[in-house]
Order: sequence, then structure tokens, then C-alpha cells
Amino acid sequence: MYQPVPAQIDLPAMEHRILQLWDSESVFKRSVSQASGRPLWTFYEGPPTANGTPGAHHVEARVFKDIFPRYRTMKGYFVPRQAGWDCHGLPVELAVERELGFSGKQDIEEYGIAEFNAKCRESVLRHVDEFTQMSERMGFWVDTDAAYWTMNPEYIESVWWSLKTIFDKGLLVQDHRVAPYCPRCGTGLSDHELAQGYETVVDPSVYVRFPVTSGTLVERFPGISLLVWTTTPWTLVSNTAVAVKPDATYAVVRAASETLIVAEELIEHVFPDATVEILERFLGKELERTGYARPFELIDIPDAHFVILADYVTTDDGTGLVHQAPAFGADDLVSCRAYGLPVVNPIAADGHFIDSVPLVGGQFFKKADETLTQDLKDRGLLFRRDPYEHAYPHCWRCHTPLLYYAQPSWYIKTTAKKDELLEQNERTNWYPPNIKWGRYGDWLTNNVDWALSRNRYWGTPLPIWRCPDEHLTAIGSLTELSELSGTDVSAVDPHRPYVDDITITCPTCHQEARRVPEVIDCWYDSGAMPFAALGYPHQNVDSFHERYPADFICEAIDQTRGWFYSLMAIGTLVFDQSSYKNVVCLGHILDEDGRKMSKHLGNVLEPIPLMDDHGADAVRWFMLASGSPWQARRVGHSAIADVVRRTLLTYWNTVSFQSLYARTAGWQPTDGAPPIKDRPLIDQWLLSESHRLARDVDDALENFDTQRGGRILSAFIDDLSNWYVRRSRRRFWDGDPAALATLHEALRIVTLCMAPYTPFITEQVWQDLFRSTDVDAPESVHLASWPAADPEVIDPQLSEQMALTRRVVELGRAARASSSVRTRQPLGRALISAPGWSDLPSELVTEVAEELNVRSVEPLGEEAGLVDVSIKPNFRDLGSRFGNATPGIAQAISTADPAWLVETVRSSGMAVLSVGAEMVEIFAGDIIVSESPREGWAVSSDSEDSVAIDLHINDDLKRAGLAREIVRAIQEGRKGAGLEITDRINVYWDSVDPDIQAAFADHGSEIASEVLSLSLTRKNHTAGHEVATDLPVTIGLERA
RNA sequence: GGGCCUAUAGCUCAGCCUGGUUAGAGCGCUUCCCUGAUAAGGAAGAGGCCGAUGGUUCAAGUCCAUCUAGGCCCA
Repeated sequence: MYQPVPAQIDLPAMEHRILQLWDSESVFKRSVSQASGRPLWTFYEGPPTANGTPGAHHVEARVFKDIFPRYRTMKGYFVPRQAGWDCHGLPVELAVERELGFSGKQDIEEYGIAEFNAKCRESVLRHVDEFTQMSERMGFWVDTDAAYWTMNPEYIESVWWSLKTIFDKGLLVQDHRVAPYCPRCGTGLSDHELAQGYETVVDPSVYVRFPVTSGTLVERFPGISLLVWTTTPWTLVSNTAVAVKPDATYAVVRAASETLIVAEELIEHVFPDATVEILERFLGKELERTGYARPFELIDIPDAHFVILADYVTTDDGTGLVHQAPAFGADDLVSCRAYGLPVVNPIAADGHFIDSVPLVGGQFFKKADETLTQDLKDRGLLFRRDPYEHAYPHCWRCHTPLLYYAQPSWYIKTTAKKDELLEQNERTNWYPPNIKWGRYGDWLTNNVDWALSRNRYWGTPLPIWRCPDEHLTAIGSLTELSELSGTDVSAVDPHRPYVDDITITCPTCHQEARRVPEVIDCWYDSGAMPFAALGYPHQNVDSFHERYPADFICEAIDQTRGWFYSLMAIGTLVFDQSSYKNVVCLGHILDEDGRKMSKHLGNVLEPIPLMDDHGADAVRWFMLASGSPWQARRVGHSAIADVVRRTLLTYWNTVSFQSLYARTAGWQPTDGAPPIKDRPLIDQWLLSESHRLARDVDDALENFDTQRGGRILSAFIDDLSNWYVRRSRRRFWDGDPAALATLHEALRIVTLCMAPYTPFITEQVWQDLFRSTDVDAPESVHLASWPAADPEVIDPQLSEQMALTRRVVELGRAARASSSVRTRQPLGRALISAPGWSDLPSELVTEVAEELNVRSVEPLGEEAGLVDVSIKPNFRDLGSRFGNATPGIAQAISTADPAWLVETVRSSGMAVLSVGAEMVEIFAGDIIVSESPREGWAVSSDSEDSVAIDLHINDDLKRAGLAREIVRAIQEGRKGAGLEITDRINVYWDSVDPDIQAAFADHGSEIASEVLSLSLTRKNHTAGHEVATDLPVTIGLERA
């Protein structure tokens, strides 16, 4: 027997009970373990940074990370799901720094690296807990007991092994390069970190005169200056050279009595108002080695200050003469090196000018812009100064403006593997596909070497030891380290500072080697998870090879340059193969007004309260099926409440309905039912739709399209509830086994199909309807298999015919509504004109009659003499036959006599029209016919179908209508008296109205059986419950 | 400056791949209907130059080009 299913449900409360059920029955564990030995489907969990509290965007990604493994499990795959935590890195360090009130690396060093890292570890543990709670609450099934932690020694050892592998391939090198550098954090940043932190700022853009001091120009144009443009005045202190484009045209111009050199193309840009006289033109290369007086004489830069040539210079912006400070620009460094110019850097590692520099000593680099610009102005060197708005890189964590800074750093030479990376990308399926060639492909095409090292503390130490002779030794495990150090260090925490104390004997020269000071980019940690999560190759060698590469990963779009890249890059570098085959890339979540969610704006949706308000299922459904997952989406309470109302409650109500009437009838699913072919057509239709559902949702999820699957599911639920149940209510009241068995089966299929989307409500339904009635049923819906779609049951013709039936009903309802006759009033007949109507099975015609409350439904034939025929050309058909002659023929069809044309086509299969000089044959497919009655009918039509209803009411119909009114009033009375639907009653009535009396006389037994009355007695009875009615009748009822 | 995405009803979004003459849904609003699934359901109404321009085509919301605006990413 079914469990009773209340019509009202508190979804969040139900979900909490289901969570307990899953917990006590270990359902997740069993769903995985019962599949062991089946084909493997691999999912890699991208580890969230265990820093800060989880937000709505984490829910989004985790819903997608959950649905596909659940779906694949139902499809018979073994889908292990190992959780993971990204423990290292600047985010964690910064959070701890904030907690401790630190303002930089100096504070950390004084505090002690060991103590600081211990605090970082604590912070990680704290935040992981919050993620675990959220994941559980939302029904994200992932194995947190076996989680990988990037700070665990075994994990670090695996990372070391991979770095050693890369080192041995000659792809891990130290180099002196200009790289983005955060002066507050005191470390360089990789390109993908840089990508996170562009902010729009206004900087001064200055045009500065550099007086020419040598060459022929100064002889001919005394007082001539180079006009140089820069948006970073602070780098002018380090000016070393001026670069020009060798093949661009430059001009000597006279403006307002001074003589300047600028690129010809930029004259208008530089002198928008002034009249300018061009004195001479020449190519940039002629300026080479022209000497000039530098803007500041604050630091010593020997053998410098002349014009150099560089191809990267453009004449798009500025003056075409580019100031060179090789310590602060990657391009500058390359061009200046070519001329043997020195690299002089007056900025200390903390971003301040070193104290010994006059004028700006001790100032933060950005702050010096003001001082320096003023000084240039005072000395008459400043030509112009404009505010310049542009995107400038900032530290993605602490928002300090970055500087490009020449410093030694470790690089992975990913550029050497660029072709392999592009090829791996070719083999990867991206959802949505445009990412592959667009955003991600672009990024790979413009690949630069991976700046791997960080001058920080809480991270995987770079496993390279260096001796005084600069021999480098890469270490791949603690065992290896023990061997080379001569002591057993296998139990040592491989973090700083402990690992720093371990020295080894250099294998090359036998001197003492010490570890280099750097730790690595935490993106490398997470990208190493395919093997490091298993401790490969030190353990789990077989399972690693089985599980590599992943069938599926999923994150939001910000990971294109983050995890998606680090995974693919490391996989390609270490194993010559990317680590994933399919990747789902989600759009971002925005607030209701389309803004990013941020603490700053106060528009953050807290996941747990959100789920406790609406239920996790509603939030999940929203994420999976509302709008496009690839697109940025707005999420808010009303959108989620809508999911509850429209989808979840409709589904639930259908379940409740089934439970109510099956229990009332004492029906059991094991009772047996007539074979499908012997059931009413509407049952066959529902089963056909159910199997089609199983097939189509399967197809959608197979293609990672949760939105399409969701649309199909909602449409099915709507059909189920608002057509099948609506049309079949009476059969349920009567306990018809065919109806109960049909709805049981339909609910079984939709519950299974929906289980990966909304695991809670489907579990509740599974327990109430299926587990309780079948001892062999899996104990949880999530231990069940995907429903097999039987092609034999799917009947496309029946679907088509039911669609026509519903279309006609819709028109009929509109026709009725347009008249003043109430729907409860039965009417005599409806006439239908629609293509395919004549082939409609009589059972479906009956559905129409009942739904429209008419005695008979007949085809609208022209012989009735009350029909207007109109026709329209069918362009789709005509277009393919006649091409550019279509409009003329369409015109001829429109102006032909409709009655004649339709009659001719119907009787002889075609008609001939003259179009200009041509005779054209018109067939039935070329025209769209609509028929409608002329007078005295309620009519409604769309393009091809029309329904007309006879509004004439005779005495018979009138009494039937009254009987319906009476039934309705008594039912209302039953409800008002608080009776159960199965309670039997006695009814007493009295009336002086002859129509009412006639209604009781003609329809008495019908009324009695409708309202479960044992008797209908004509007497004024006031003892029972009085029934309220507008009719001229008094009615009372009492429980029998 | 480059790449990608988006632009359809007051709001949130389908439809565009594969072109067809009445462009849909939900929410909200107005009116009406139904009623033992009822805090549901149904019908009607108001509300659309489908971002702009040009092109291809017999025919463009749909295909192409250019532009505009917004977003994301990168320089």
C-alpha cells in the first residue's frame, strides 16, 4: 500500500528528513560501491579554495558536478567522486595576515614561518567545514572522507615528482624576466593570476620633452626635443632609452615656437588645437643613436640615453616615441638588451623607491607620479598632462597595483609545448563549444611561459636544491630526499620552514646543496590533482591509470585561465595527454538586478538560508534548468519560488492525488491491470509520453544539456497534471485499476528521470509510492537504474492526435468563454474543422466532448450550409515548388473564390489557376483552408482549425445544467461540512421552482451518485448541514 | 585595440543551428470561467518596428556584413 501523501508539503523540512535517511542508510556509499566493477566514468572535482565562505556560485558549480555523476550512476557506470580541497596559496595567507593584523612579509618573518603556516593550516580546516556542510545540504554527493588535500605530504610528494619530471625534460628553468609583481605580497604573479585582477583606474598620461643633445638634427634645429609619452611617470626616473619604430614616418614640427619630433600619424592627436608646421619628415631608423637629455638625473645609468629601434612600437597612441625603462617592461628589457643597455632598478621589493634616491626616496612607486610630474612641470619639460583611464593590473587578492618588475623567477616553458597543448584542446569537448576556439583557444594561442615560483610561505615548496656551484637537483619524493640528505626525513612536514633545513650533498660536486627559497603557484597544486589526489606514482598506480583522463569536469568560466588551463598544461607536460575529455563551462551567477554578487554590494545570496527557504531541490532546478547555464544568469528569491510552485508542487500534487485515490480504492501496484493495448487511449498516450520522456531526457543529459532535459521534464509534468489527471479524474474516483496502474508507471518514470535533478523530492516519492509497494524495489531512488525507454510503447501518431485533441479543446474553451453561457451548462453540439480530425479515434472525440461539456462533436461539413471557407497560400510549400514565382501564385490563390478552389481541390485533387499567361496547378498542400460557421454559433479558430459551438439550450439541456449546479453546490457543502471524500451522505431538498423539480426528477440518480448520497429526499430538513446556493432551492445534507 | 557573449512583451527568458507570412512561455496587470488535485487549473484582454542599418532570398526574429549598447576576458 502507498504511504499517505499530504497535499501540502514543507519542502525544506522534507529534505532534512531525506538527508537523515541517506545518512542512516549510507545511500551515497552504496550507490558507488554497488557499481564497482561496472564501466568507469570519471569525474574530477576541482578543489574549491578553502578560504572564505561558500556562495551561490559554488552551489551552481556543485549542482552540475552532482547531476552528471548521479545520471551516469543510474546509467550503469561506476562513478567514484573524490572531494578535494585547495589548501595553499596567497588567498589563505592573506586571510591569515588579516586575522593577525599583518601588513607584509616582514611581519610574517618576525612572527615565524612555522607559526604562520600553522595558522594557515588551521584556517583551511575551518573553511573546509563550511563547504562540507553546504555540499551536504544541497545534496552534492562527493566523498569527503577520502578527500584530497593539497597540503598533505603525499599530495606534495606527487607534485614534487611531477615537477622533477618536468625539470628532467628541461622545461623548468630559472630566468630573469620582467613579470607582474605585487609589492605588498612581495611575489610575482602568473599570467592567469594577472588575468583575475584588472581594474579600471585613471592614471596621469604625460607628454615630456627630451631635449636632443647629439646628431645632425640638433645642429639644424637648435632647441629641438623628442616628445615622449608615458602613462607611468614613476618609471621616468629609470629612463634608459627612447624607442622608435624603424619604418614609421616621424616629423620635425614647429608648434607654438618650439620644435619637436613626433610620429607623423600622431600629429593631430598630439596637437589637436594648435597650428602645426611640418619642417621635415624621415623614417624612424634615421633617429637611431640620437642622444638626448634624460628627464631626471636622480640615479646613475651609465652609457645610455639615446634613441633605439624597436618593432613593437606603434603609432596608435601617444607620440610614437616610447620611453624605455628595462627594469619595468618586458618589451623594454628585450629592446634595451639588444643595445647592451644596463638594467637599473631603483624600486625595492616592497614597491617603494630606495631611500637614497633624491626627490622620491622612500615613496611608494605609484604615489611618486605626482611628485615627478610636478617637478617636470617646474623645469619646463612637461608638454602636456591628461588623465588617462585604462585597465591596470592589480593583485587579484589584495588589490595593490602591480608593477612589472625584473626579477629572477622559475618558469615552466609551456611555450615549448604550445603545439601539443593546441592539439590536446582539439580533442576536448567543450560545453558550450565556443569556448574551445574562443576564449580558451585564444589563450592557448597566446600562451606564455608559466611563472611558477612565489616568494611566499604557505605553499608547496619548489623541490629544487642548489649547491654553491649552481648545480640544480630536483627531488621527487621524501624517500629520495632521505637518500640524498643521508638522514630519514620521510616523516618531516614537507612545508617551509622544515624542508628548508634539509640539506643534501650535490650529486655532481658533492658540496652541500640547499633548497631554493621559493614555493609554487597554488594553481599548479590543483592542476596536479589527477595524479596527486591518488599519491601517484608513489601509490595507487593502477587506479590512476584507470581514471586518467577524466570523462567530465565542470567549473565556471573564470577557470578557463585557471584550473582548466593548469589541468591541461600539467597533463600535457607530464603525460603528453590532457587530463579531461569533456568540460562544462558555466556562466556566472548575478543578483536580481544583473550585478555581480559581492559582499561589498551586500547582494550576496547565502546558500544555506536560501535552501532552507525554498528547498535545495528548487535551487538545484533553477541552476540546472532556468535560463542557459552557459550564460550569466540572474538569481533571486522570486525566480526560485517560481520553480517550487510551477514544477515541484505540480509534481507533488500529482503524487498526492495518486496516493489518495489508490489508498481509497485499496489498490496495489501488484494488483495487476489490463494490458496496455486494452487500456483507454489516453493511458496509452501517457505511457507513450513517459517512454519518450525517458528517451529524450537521457539524450539531453548524455549531451550535458540540463536545460533541455529540464524543459522536457516540466512539459511532461504539465501534461501529466493538467491533461492526463484532469481528464481522468473520474476514473480515479472510481478506483479504475487501468488508470491507477498507468499513473503509477508514469510517475515511476518521471521520478527516475528527475532524480538527478531534484534528488530530495524524488526520494520522498520513491519511498512513498514505490519502495512501500514493491519489496524488490531499490531502497533509494538513487540506487535505481535509469528507466529503459521501450520504442514499442512510443506512438508518434497517437502523440500527434492527442496534440490535435488538445488544440481543439483549447479552441473550444475559448469559444465557450466568448459566449455568456457558463461552462457548467451542457450544450448540444460542437462542430470541428481541422486537418486530421476525420481520422481521430472516437475515444479522443469523446475527450473533446466531455472537456467542452457538449453532447456531441461532429465534423463541420460544408453541406450544412452554414460554413464560410477561407484560404491562405501555404508559402513553405509554394516556395519550394515555384521559387521566385511564389508571390504571384500566392496572390492568385488569395483572390480566387475560396469555395470553388477548396471544392475543386477536394473533389479532383487539384485545381488550375491562371497566373499571368501561365496555368498553374494547385494541390491540397498548397493551400491552408479554414472553415467557420456563419451565424448563431460561438466560434474560435486559429490558422487551420476551428471550433463552433451551438448555443441553443433546450429544456433537456437546461435541466442537465441545473443538475450540474446542484451537484456543485452539494459538493461545496460537503467540503464545508468537513467530510472525507469517501463519506456517504443523505440529501434533503425542497423547491417550488418547476425547473428544479424537473432537474431532480430527470437527473436524481446522477446527482446522488456524484455526491455519494444514499438518498435524495424531498423535504425541508434543517437538522443536517445546510447547503448554500443561489438557486431557488433549499438543500440540506448529513453524514449517512 | 583584439576575442567571445548578449540584445525578442513592463520583468525573466524560449525560439535562431535547419528561413515560410498570426513570434511563444512564465511572472505581473485587467476581466471572466472552472472546482473533491483547489494557497491549483482554464479562457480572453492589454502589452512586441524581435537593438540599428545594409545585404542575400520569392520570403529574414532566424542567414551574411557593418554599426550601436551592455557584459565577460585579454592587451
